Amino acid sequence: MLERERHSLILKLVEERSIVSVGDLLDLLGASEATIRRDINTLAERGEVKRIRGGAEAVRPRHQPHLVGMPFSLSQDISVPQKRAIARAAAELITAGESIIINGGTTTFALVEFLAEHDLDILTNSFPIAAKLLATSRNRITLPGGTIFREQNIVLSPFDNDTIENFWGNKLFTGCYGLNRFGIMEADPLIVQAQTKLLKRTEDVIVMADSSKLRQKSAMIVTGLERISTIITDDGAKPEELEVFKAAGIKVIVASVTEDDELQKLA
Amino acid sequence: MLERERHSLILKLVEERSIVSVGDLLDLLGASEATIRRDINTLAERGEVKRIRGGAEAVRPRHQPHLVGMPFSLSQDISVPQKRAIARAAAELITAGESIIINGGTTTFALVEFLAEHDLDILTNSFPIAAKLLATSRNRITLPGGTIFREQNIVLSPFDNDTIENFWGNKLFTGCYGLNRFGIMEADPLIVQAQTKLLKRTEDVIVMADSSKLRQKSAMIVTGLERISTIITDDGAKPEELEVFKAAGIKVIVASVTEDDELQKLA
DNA sequence: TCGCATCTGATTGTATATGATCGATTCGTA
DNA sequence: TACGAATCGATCATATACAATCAGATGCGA
Repeated sequence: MLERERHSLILKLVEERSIVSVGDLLDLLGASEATIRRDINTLAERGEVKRIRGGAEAVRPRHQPHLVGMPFSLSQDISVPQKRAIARAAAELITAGESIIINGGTTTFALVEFLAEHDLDILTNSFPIAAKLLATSRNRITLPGGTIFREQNIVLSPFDNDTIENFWGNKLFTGCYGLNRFGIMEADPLIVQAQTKLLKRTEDVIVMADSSKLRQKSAMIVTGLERISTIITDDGAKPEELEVFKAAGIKVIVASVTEDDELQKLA
Repeated sequence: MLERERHSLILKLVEERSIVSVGDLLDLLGASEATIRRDINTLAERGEVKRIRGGAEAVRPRHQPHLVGMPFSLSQDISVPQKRAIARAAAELITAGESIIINGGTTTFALVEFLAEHDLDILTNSFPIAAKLLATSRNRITLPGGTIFREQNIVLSPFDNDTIENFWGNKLFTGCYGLNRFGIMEADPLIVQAQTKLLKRTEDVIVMADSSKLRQKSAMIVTGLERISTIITDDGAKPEELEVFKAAGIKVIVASVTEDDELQKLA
């Protein structure tokens, strides 16, 4: 990872969580402690973050720490190979001619790549997903009506008389902010709203969650485990972490990251 | 691989990912490190990318996620200078903070260029218009729900309980297939349907029709002249062709094609 | 086909970034 | 206040990126 990439990643993270520890960054950036310290110090000198013991802090502290999910443009770069592996496994669950729903998010965005050859009816609230599907596939695409929220990149209507009331999907594919014994958790109220709407339009809920999501918590539960039929994660997940889902009768699929996925970063 | 090819590939990659490392490009271009450095430096001198240690960065700020290119090749390059002149005149009718509706079409697509600095509430059924607005402006964008029709590039729902029932526009900007004493004519039933829906959501209908449209006829009348408040055309229109509209109490604006508009073709 | 100009890839020396180590400092806690 | 643990900054060896240079390859026009 380039110095510049680390810097912008740190900046976004700091902006998002208002505070990040060196330890967090260690996992996330895959760089050494020394480098991360240097990065933080550089950014602090430029006045872009505030240096604090153990990490970095936003210059303008946020009132509600940890309540907002990462903006699309940032989380796009995180766990790319895992997301791709999960997306490939998810695509295998789809059969030709089906009608599916794709909730917006970077994990589900990775799914689009594997839908190029399909012949599907797809409903998605994600503008980028719709755009990519439009450009790279021949699937029929339906959008819900509403305003485009730039940060989250989703289309959402504040009203009830939604066009999607007339859509029914065999399967809903969704990512999440966190996934644990309480169910699907999200950090952004807007995303909760969007996801809740989609949940009503299907029975079969498939959650695509890379293993880091299993350790992530937040304040908002979108839905409990009873609503989930399948979970797809990557091989970074510990078996004991998955027990609770299996006990709840959920089908758990562990996708292996292939070499191709690793390389995909470059392509 | 030719230098040109490498350059455009690098630009494309930088555009897509915001940052590319020399190492990435090494694998991808199959050229030597020295060549890649030279390429990056050349592009940096031209200001097309930013040189950073270890690679290249997009000039455009990172926040705007990149949208996949949209197919919209149809009649896009017909009468470009006229359309641009008309679009500029149309943009002058818009005041800040307004809420407007833009019907899909190549003439109205030209309008987007002139909305970059505005602060508007915009409803459009056109996917490309929404995409371009999203990428180039800070306006609030609303989409109607429905399926994306690829050929016409519009979003249209076959149902009545439409999200746009909750939208009201001060002005509707629309193109047309033909425009004459009968009113607005269209050739595609789908477009008629889309346009009809939008007509209900405003009082002030502004038709953008280059002069060739005044001689064009078709089988389907979308609405009569009484519904139209303003017509914008170009100076290719003969005065006598415009009489019938003026007689119907419609404001007619004739936009002059400037040199800049002519040149825009090439850009 | 030849010769010139340009492009390309390898090499070199230098500058910079990185990661590991270690002693110093700070923090939490008793 | 005293202790251990965590964090920090400094230092150094190594790894990586860089510009400059040159020889060979390639393209192009005469």
